[in-house]
Amino acid sequence: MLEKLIAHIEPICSLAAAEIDALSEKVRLKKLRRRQYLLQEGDICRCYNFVLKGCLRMYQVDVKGTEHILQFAQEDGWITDISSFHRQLPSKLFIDALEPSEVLQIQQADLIQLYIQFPKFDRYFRVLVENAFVKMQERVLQNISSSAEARYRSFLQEYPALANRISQVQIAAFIGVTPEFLSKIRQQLKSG
Amino acid sequence: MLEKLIAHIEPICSLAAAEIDALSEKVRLKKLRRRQYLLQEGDICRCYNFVLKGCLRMYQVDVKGTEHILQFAQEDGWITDISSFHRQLPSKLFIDALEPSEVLQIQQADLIQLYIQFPKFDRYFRVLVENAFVKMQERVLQNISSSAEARYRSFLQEYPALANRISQVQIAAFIGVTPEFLSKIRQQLKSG
DNA sequence: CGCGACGTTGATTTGCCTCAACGATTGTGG
DNA sequence: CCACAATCGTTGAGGCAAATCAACGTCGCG
Repeated sequence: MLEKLIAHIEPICSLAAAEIDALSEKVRLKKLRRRQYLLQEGDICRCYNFVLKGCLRMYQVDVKGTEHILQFAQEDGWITDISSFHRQLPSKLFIDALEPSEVLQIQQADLIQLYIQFPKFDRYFRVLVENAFVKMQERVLQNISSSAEARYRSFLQEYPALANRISQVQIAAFIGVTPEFLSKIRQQLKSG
Repeated sequence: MLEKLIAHIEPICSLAAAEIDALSEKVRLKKLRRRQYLLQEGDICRCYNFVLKGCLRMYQVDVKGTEHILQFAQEDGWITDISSFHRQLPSKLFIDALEPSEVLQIQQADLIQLYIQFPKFDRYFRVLVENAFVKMQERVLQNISSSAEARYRSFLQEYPALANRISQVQIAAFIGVTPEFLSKIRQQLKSG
């Protein structure tokens, strides 16, 4: 199970045996059933989570009870509330599983130790966050410049596999429209 | 002029003399007049830029010619198209100065060398990007869940100094509304 | 089997955009 | 230093995109 993680790190920066050993000691498997929480609002986010199997989402719930999805994570993806994790403060977000899932967890204190012992992990997570940051920037641009239809289409293009895997309610909560309106968009796209 | 940069790095991870020396060798001052470009669409972004003085913005121009602002940078802020910088591919963004400004630049090749020689710079930029990432996440949430008025108010709260420094056109292009509508929002807030 | 999520459709409302016009401010070249 | 242009901020009329609310058939799950 560790192999998947190693295989994911390797192309970004290759690891020495000692680094792999250290990592394998810190990592722990967690299985989740559908709808199980990994984090709830008010909790302190204590782990980085690497998805081995399944699909998860991170979202906020507004005063009206509507969910707004910040991120999905599938196989080989990371999911964590970085803000809560680093400052060890209560989170405003939820993370839960959309399918039965398995994740590898690293505790906060363990990750800091890894950073100190092996700077290569600084490197790895720097690159990781940089890539995630770029995607988040693109999403901001989309949101402030494009129509709902354009956002939906670029979601399909960017995450075709994901789109077949999750419900339209989830997609709507990600691109920032109501499910009803997303339905109307889809209908338009068919006829157009 | 290097002192400002050092002073900014120090609280995140303190530098040894050798690291400061290495950094000071790589860094170069650039002065910009108002409206001068640091990056134009199609250019490859070759530098990380640290703002010593002034105010800059990074933005995209859509097919209609409308500008959509991804980021402002003031004193002690970094501004760069990370995507173009890291892959050394043409950028889709512009960076220019809203005021006469001064920035410290680090070339791509130099930064990579710094990373290799001194892993502490991996650490520093990891933390930097993590913080920027969290802010970008918050902005995505705002965009998919809040009204224009709410976004404007939280802009004022988050960047009060900036709000007095730049025109409303710029603020509108940042929060994702037309300048006309922003004007109407302001009017509402006064009377309300 | 029955309940709750899902996806769809329609009627109505509303938030925001578009376009156009105007005075006030800024800045720029002669 | 002045005159003119350009940008800025505002206001109003009208239009469109997307939200809201309600109703309905379908499906998977307990």
